Amino acid sequence: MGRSPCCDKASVKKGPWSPEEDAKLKEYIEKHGTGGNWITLPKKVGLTRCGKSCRLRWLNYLRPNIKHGEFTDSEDKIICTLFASIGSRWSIIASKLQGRTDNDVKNYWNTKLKKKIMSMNHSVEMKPQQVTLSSILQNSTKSSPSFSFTDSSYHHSNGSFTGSFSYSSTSSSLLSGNSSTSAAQESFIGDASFVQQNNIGSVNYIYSEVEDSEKLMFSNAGSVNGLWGENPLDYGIDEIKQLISTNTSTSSCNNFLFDD
DNA sequence: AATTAATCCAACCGCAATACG
DNA sequence: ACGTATTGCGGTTGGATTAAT
Repeated sequence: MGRSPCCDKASVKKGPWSPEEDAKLKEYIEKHGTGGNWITLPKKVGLTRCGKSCRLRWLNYLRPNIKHGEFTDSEDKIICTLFASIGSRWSIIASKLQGRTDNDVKNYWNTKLKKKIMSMNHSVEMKPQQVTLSSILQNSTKSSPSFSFTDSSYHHSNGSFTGSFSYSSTSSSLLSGNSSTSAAQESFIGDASFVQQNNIGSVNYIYSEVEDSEKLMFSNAGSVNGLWGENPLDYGIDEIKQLISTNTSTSSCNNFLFDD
């Protein structure tokens, strides 16, 4: 038995939002809030949209403090760092970037950042075993950012892990060469909590569990056979994560991801 | 100037998790 | 405890725009 659809698709408007629809939705939510129910919201607002569509429009475009436009070098670094450690959890990654939405981050990664990293890495002409995110980032800047992990450990059974890492850089940058300073300290604590403090902002969040893909991340010390295909941009998510994390220590799970 | 290819990004879709009766 | 409704998320699609030929 399948699920009942969230709305009557035949009578629901689809496609791009008009300025009038935007204004209606924005005005209503600012006045009354969502009422805790997106499904019934369109009717109240007077829109023929699906509730999910309204929610997405609000979250990705209409809500206050949404930031559009170019990503900064600091944001690039945070995305790379988090992608390497938690994979494509765009909502978590976006939560670390003020004003960015998961959709934004996802699009940016898929269309630009991934390619930049891969092409950067390709131009480095290093042996696969020598490639780390650190080296990629270092290669992109004159004054190298430094990354380090300390006291990391990982426990399989209950999904918890502990550890911390810090990074800092002066000048920068991953892509543009614009000057900036960034520093951050992050720590993994107790029951898979991940707390960050940095000079961009402070965000706390909790991982509920760690999945298999991340287990590979923490323990990966395996072969990189097949990683370097004919097309430098033709990688899957796993390959990219592996690429970023390649050179993980083979002796223990400490110091994973970043070299000293 | 016209056509084609590549890129970007808003929006949709379906699934899993969560809330609720 | 169970079934249904709703929410949140990540993957994918498709139209608009830009670049190349």
